[in-house]
This record gives sequence, C-alpha cells and structure tokens, in this order.
Amino acid sequence: METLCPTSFVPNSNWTMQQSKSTTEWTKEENKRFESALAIYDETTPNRWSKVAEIIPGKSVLDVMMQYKELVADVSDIEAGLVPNPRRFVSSFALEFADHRKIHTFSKRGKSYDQERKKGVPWTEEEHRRFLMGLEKYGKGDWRNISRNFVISKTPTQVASHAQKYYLRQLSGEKERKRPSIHDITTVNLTNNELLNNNNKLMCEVKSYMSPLQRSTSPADVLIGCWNNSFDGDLMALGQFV
DNA sequence: TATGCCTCCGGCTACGACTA
DNA sequence: TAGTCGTAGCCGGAGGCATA
Repeated sequence: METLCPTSFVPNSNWTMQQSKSTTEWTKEENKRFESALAIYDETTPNRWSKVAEIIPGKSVLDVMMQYKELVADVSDIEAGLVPNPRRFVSSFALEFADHRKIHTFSKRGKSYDQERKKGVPWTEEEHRRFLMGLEKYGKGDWRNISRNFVISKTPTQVASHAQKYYLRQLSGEKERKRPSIHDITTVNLTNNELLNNNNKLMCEVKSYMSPLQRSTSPADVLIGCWNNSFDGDLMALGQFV
C-alpha cells in the first residue's frame, strides 16, 4: 500500500499565498495573452506553465503561476458573491471559469443542472493526494475547505462522496479487497513516499528561484499554493530560471 | 482467443440531520 | 430558512472469470 505523510513537509504556516505575490505588474495586454494561452494549453498540457510563459514576453513561469493563483482567487470571490467588483482585472475568462465551476455544483433535492445523470469524472491520483493533504489540514468533515483549497477541481459534495468511499475502503479488510484502488493510497506513514522526495526537490528549486525578500515566505507555502492551483509538474520548469 | 456474464469499484444523487 | 454535512443507494464502467 502506498502511503504518504503530508505533515512531514507542510510547514506550521498560516497556509496562505498572500505573501507570495508576483513581483511584476500585469498589463491588460499581458492578461489577454495570459487568457489566450490558458485556452490553448489546457490542464492536461505537459509543462503547461512553461508554455504559457513563452507566450507572454517578460513573464517567468513563476509569474504566470502566481497570476493563475490570483485568477482563481477572483473566481472564488465571484462564486461567493463576496466581491461585486473583484479586486483587480477580472476577465470574461474568469467569469466563464466561475460558470464552469458552478455547473459542477448541484441544487438541493434532485434538481441538477443537467437533468440526465452525469457521467462520473474519475479522480486522478494527484487529486486523491491533495484530498489526503486537505484531510490532514482540515480534518474529516470540512469538505468545503478541502474543496476550496486543495482539490479545487471538485465540489464539496464530490469530496464528501469521495471521502465516503475512501473510509469504506479503509474499513474493509485487506483480504476483502479484490482489486487495487486509488483509495489504497493513505496518509499513514512515511516510507515509500515518492511524493515527499519530489516535493523536497521542488521546494529547493522554488527557494532558489525566490528573491531574497520572498524567501521570508516559506517555499513550502509557495509550493503548496502552486499545488492548489494545478501547477503540477510545471514547478520542475523553474529549474531553468535558477 | 473471443465472448459474455458477473462482480467490484467509484462517482452521482437524494434526502435526513444539523447548525448558524 | 438556507447552507452544509453524512450517508444510503443507484448506476455505469472496467476488470475478472468461465466457457465455447
């Protein structure tokens, strides 16, 4: 059984990316290029952020990652209805993104946006890992925060449902398990933790790249903040800027 | 080897309970 | 009262297995 231990690298921080702002200002034109790039290179694109950065002269991989982080924050504000006029340039793309996420939430008592039953979207291993991280951070039951801060691609309902199956899986004895499952990945212990090694490596790279001022922020905060916004794999690309 | 049936897994939905 | 969580059950899909 593969296991991982999030607390081994998650710092005792306030768990925010607030301090880790991009060091450069973004013009309207740059934002437009940024949105176009996001449309061209979707989430499945390898080294997505490297490619996005190439499209925007003067912007680094970290810059575009931070910009994406802020875009997602805007979307969250829009979704929550907290901010009538989002704090910075909010594009139609952000609004579309918000609509897209809204489609994945369901109204109560059986009235879904789609009348037909949705085809299940399988959880990826990465999403499950983040789910486990969120579980460690917020504990069982706080699906809203886990969804918002760790598995942003899933709604709280989906997270809760996933958790239900996860706990059922844990309760079933190993002998009863006929087939391997993503739920076999747990948070129990440290050994065989490829993820830990990967993240230690990434944190070193991030720290190397950060300016002296930024280094007052834990690189783990940067890494986790990036994680929260689907920057999978692209942090590796930071190495070229070090 | 191909095919079809069976079983298991896991995402989705509905609904009751709880709380602010 | 609305929002959120917990959970039972439904359902589709994939893998396992038996049989021709």
